[in-house]
Amino acid sequence: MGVSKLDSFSQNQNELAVLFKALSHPARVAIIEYLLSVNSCICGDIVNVLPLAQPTVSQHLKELKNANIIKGTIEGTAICYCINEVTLVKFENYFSAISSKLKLKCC
Amino acid sequence: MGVSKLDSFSQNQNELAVLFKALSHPARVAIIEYLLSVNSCICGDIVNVLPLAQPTVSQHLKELKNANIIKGTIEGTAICYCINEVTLVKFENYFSAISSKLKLKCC
DNA sequence: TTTGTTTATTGTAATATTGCAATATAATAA
DNA sequence: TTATTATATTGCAATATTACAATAAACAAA
Repeated sequence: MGVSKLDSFSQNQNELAVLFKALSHPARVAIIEYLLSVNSCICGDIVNVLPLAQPTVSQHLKELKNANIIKGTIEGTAICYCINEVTLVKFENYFSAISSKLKLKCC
Repeated sequence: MGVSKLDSFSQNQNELAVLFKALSHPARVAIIEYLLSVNSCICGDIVNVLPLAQPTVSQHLKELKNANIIKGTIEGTAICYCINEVTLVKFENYFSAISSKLKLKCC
């Protein structure tokens, strides 16, 4: 009991859930917000921006990377982080498709 | 230790995280998909559509309602479920804003 | 009233997430 | 080589989530 029944759902449903889960913590929302606030990729200083210890930030970054929401490329000692536009387009398409469908409905 | 530091983040960041968390399980993605697939609100049969027991579905519906992603109105013995367009517009706006910002960036 | 139907709640077990100290790893600089 | 700097990993405690059996609640029909 209590075991996630992920197999019972379609691949698409699981993939969408994974994407949303990656954004389901305020620290990860804050990371996205920060990456957007600077007009380029950011090398290094993400730890200093968040009110969390370095290992915790590292863990949140890992989750965003695993979900392909951000990309990290090594730049010497630091790592340069960027938002992955490909994945963001997926989110945008998902919600604009929903919006289109909702306009056809009468509730 | 291990205690969520939600107070350390802005209200907006927390609200967004709550919205994403509500969609972070494939069962809840499936519920949205089903509500969209029928061309009106649905009264009752959501439990039969999902591969989960009735209390589990009830719990997932509650989470979607708490996040204002769906609305449920009582219709005699059954409950009539609908997607809350107001909240869906919030998602759409969030990602279209991100998309606009990304177009101005050079990575 | 009693019976059936639909949805919600409670209690509990299994598992996942969050946060961080301690430590490890990797690359550069001295 | 030995620091120094930046990021990752490990281990663990606290908490949250998931799933469902059992039960409750609310209502309609007989």
